[in-house]
Amino acid sequence: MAGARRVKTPGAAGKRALSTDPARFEPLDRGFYERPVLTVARDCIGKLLVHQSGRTRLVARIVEAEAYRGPQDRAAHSYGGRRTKRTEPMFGRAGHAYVFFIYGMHWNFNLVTSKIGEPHAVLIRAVEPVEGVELMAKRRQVARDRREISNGPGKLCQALGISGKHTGIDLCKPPLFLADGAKLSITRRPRVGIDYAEDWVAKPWRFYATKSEYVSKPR
DNA sequence: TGAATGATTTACT
DNA sequence: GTAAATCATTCAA
Repeated sequence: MAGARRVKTPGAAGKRALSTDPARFEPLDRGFYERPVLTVARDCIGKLLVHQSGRTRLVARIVEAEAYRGPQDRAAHSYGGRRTKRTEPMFGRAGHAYVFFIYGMHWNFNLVTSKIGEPHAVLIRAVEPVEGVELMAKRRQVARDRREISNGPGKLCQALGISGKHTGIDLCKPPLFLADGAKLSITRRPRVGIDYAEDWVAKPWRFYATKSEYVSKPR
């Protein structure tokens, strides 16, 4: 697994180290997020999303992401500079999470990018399970070898246990962060599910791993 | 206070 | 292919 650094586990912590694998993943630093949103969206593909809760660790490879560039972007929640309690994290510092609830039943997970005051974010739309598949399958109520476990923005949140309590948290440290991963072949296409956004619909701001079986299917 | 709606998923025809 | 599920957030009044 390229980039997932293996470091020596500190003595005392070694005993209660994460059960499945002693390898540790280092959070990407804030500089990764403090770049233009399209660049971050593209560079997310192949990175690892790590969620530690208690002594359980879930790891998944990001294979699909979309850029949302408010306030100009009609498809973005921050369109027109709309700054509310919900969208507040997007106006803050890069490297934090923006998690929102949609359609009465699903959570969606975003990375805040760019500069403070620029409400730009990257929606993570699909991941491939890397570690902790059993728990993900249990949460999703599907077999562990089915791509339906995480091939959609709402599905991956359910699988990884991401919800509203994570909105606004810092992604540059545990329990939730990105780590380096493999470099994958990337395809660029228009975004999904934003038909109302007029001429912004056609912008090719969706990036995905060309070969991945876990990329979501447009409606 | 109330009504409209959505960066989705699922089940059903 | 179409539609239902289901509710926080938002905006109008």
